[in-house]
Amino acid sequence: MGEGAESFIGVQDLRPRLATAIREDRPLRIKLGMDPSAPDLHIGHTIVLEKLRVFQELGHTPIFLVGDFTARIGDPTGKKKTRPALEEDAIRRNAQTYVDQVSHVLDTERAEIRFNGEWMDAMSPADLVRLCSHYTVARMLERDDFDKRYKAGEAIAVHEFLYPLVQAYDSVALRADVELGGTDQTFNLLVGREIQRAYGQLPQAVITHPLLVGTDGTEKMSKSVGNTIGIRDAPEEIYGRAMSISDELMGNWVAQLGFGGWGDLTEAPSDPLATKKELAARLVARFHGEAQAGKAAEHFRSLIQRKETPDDLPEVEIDLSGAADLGLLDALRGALGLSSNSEARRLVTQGGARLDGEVVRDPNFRLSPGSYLVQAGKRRFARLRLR
RNA sequence: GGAGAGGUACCGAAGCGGUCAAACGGGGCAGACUGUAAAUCUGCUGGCCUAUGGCCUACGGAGGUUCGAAUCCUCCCCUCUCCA
Repeated sequence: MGEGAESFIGVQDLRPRLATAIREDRPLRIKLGMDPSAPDLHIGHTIVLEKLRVFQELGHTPIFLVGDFTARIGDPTGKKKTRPALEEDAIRRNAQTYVDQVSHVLDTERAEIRFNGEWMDAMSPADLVRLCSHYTVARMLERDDFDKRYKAGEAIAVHEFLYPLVQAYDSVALRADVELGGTDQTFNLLVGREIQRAYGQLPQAVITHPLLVGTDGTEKMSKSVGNTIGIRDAPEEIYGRAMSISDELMGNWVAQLGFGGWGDLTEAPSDPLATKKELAARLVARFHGEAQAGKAAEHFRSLIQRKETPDDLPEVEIDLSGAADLGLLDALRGALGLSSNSEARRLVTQGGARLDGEVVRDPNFRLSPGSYLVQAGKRRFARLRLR
């Protein structure tokens, strides 16, 4: 159960629980919470989701908790400043896509999907005050990011202290036996143990997993940094982005995403390219199936390695409406959706624009009616028809 | 309530009367190299144009001083810190 985990706290609490569970013929309740703060799940999220699935396969009850209420607070974890709270309808939209996406990893039919708004929206101010009374400011400041901000004289809004408490209370409301999360959540998960105790429950065991480093190889995978591979990304996209990671990062990904089950990949350091391809293919297969993995690999081989033109080009048709020809810049914009003529001009003058495979460096070049293969850089293609 | 600091391009951050479409870094785009690696190197990075130049928009908002303001003055809005 602790496989691939950074730490496993409270194992000792788990034993009596398992005993009780067996006696009462009751599965353990495994909680995994996520804030719907970004609309897309990425492969970094799937590490804990996979772990949740492991518990599911062992017959326990996975609980996927959507933090619709906590998202409105904004998780201060790791932040240097107060995080803006999200709009309610954005949260609702994100929540829905989460559930859809989670179903790719988890058998959602056999899982509990809950929203913490269920109990938090109903909580009275008096009850909230009671909840707050179970934890102290000094202990709050034990948390590293709070501590740093406090010592640096930076602002900490009062409501930010509520975040760990609400998350902790979720464990009470759900009667969680185990909570999963990233290592960045360690503090919050531990508060959960304290609060459960305060409400007369056995404290949950806590299993944390290291955070996945993003495609840039330095920062943790995060939508706002733009170093993610989304589980809903197209197969070619997943494959391509996986191929672009550094060799150093590759080993790390194999270990974390493969849960130790991809040991065969770590044994071939002599051929990093082949290893990386296999990693990329397995990732695609995980979210889109084997067939798609094969297609993505072939796509990569032909388009990127052999620099061939893809066959499934977007087709754009422009009606000249009587004019004799069309300027190259307008053609690039129309065919590839560049945002301005200046951008198109830059592309052309820097030798990044091609017509039918030939570099065109004259921004004043004009196209007469016909069909053209328009290319910008190495990867953006379109078939343009001028009438 | 009092005192202070600050709001500059996608982000961070310089500039503090003209030479500022605004240094520098990051990001992004393009090129070289390559295993589409990574790292590195080079160029570009507000918009429009009949273009080695011109015009428009832009330094929180609104006015004002000035031949000329991101830079000075007034008022307003917002953020942060300290004191009460």
